[in-house]
Amino acid sequence: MNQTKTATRVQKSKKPNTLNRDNLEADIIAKAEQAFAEFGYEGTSIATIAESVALSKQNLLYYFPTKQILYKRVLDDVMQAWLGSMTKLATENLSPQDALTSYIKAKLQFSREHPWGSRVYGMEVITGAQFYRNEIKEKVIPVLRQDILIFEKWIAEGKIAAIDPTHLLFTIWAMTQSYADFSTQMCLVLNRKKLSTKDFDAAEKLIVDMVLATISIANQR
Amino acid sequence: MNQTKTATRVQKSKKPNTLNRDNLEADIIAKAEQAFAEFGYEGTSIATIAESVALSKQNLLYYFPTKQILYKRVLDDVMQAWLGSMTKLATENLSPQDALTSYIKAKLQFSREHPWGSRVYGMEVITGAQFYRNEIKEKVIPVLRQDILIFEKWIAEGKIAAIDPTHLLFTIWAMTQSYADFSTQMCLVLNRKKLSTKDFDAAEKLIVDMVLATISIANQR
DNA sequence: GTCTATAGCCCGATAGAC
DNA sequence: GTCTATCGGGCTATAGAC
Repeated sequence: MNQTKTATRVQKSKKPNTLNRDNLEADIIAKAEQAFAEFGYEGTSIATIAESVALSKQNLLYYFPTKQILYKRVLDDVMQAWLGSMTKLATENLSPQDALTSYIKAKLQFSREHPWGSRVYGMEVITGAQFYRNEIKEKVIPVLRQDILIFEKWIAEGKIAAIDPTHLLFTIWAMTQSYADFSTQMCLVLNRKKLSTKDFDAAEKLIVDMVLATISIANQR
Repeated sequence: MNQTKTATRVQKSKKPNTLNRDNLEADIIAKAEQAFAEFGYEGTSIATIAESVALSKQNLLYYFPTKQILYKRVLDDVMQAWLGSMTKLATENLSPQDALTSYIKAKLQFSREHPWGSRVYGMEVITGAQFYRNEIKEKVIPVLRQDILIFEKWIAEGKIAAIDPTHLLFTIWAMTQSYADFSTQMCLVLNRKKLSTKDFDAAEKLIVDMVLATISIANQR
């Protein structure tokens, strides 16, 4: 008890430790992520971000020396979280059906749990990836190409229909991504403020159905 | 001959006429559309747009009194072009298969022919439709709701499988829209500068295949 | 690490002559 | 309709005291 109190006092006098700084940086990044998603890069001022974490803008610039560096960190974190959440299509000995089902689940769950980050990434791509192009080239594209190779392997093995593997991946990406990027429009159609668990469940069921129906050999034209 | 020359001289001295002004405004809107798509609303300065149509920024403000008014006109034109290009799902006595095929074709063609406009609209939605929300509510949402009703009618008549009509529309929108919004990423995967006719043909074939396989009653889970 | 102060720039928009 | 000139404000970033 006393020890705890002392420890607290010591921590207090010793100024913020590493953990506190990490937490603060994580907080800044989270708030920046939301701001960039809502107003775009140029539409967001570092003063606004600083205010949302109760810092002065000069103080924010102590932690992130420039706005671009902060923006890059936001995108880095989004990409890392995305790469971490996506299971490889081919890691285990799953059937194409099971592998694709869990792939779609994971990607859709990411849209649900990281809507701001998904949108920041989406806006970066829409505007031509002028800032983050190299990182996308080096870290995202190879993963997508790998996934396409899996599709081709499955086709060669006769496990799925001979659909266009590249565009199949594009459509899966598009459908799952849109549940973050276009949720505003979806909410207007559905007349609700936020997409619910039920909406995501319905989306998952349909997207899985669509993809499985597409790769089903019986359905080939 | 002489008459033509005279007419030309007269036009020159009489200063720009209505037609010229219309053409100039259309030019401004086209350049603004591209700029907003590439840099976002806040990332685009009216000086940049003015320069691209060889006007001073003060002169541009003579034609469009504020930046917001110009932005709205860009979105108005995009929406009008989109509404004009989309055939109603139920206008003629088409089968669900034929109606959906031409629907997908039209939407995809719009992504191809109006990539900048599609992206401006996409960014507006991603950022929460903070500016254009009312117009989307009044002009886009009713159309989407109508389309969903058609799906429901087809289901009730047993013409298509009992899939979730709302989310089917969302996925069609997502897939077709992404060929404008995410073309940068697609080009990086495909290792080319621009999506080609072949790419759009492959996309169209796959998306049509996916949707037709999905609504096929034989495939129902 | 946090503060005050400010440099230096770009922006949207306006005023008024021609 | 087009020009010059400019206002007023917001922005990123830096300098330097504490």
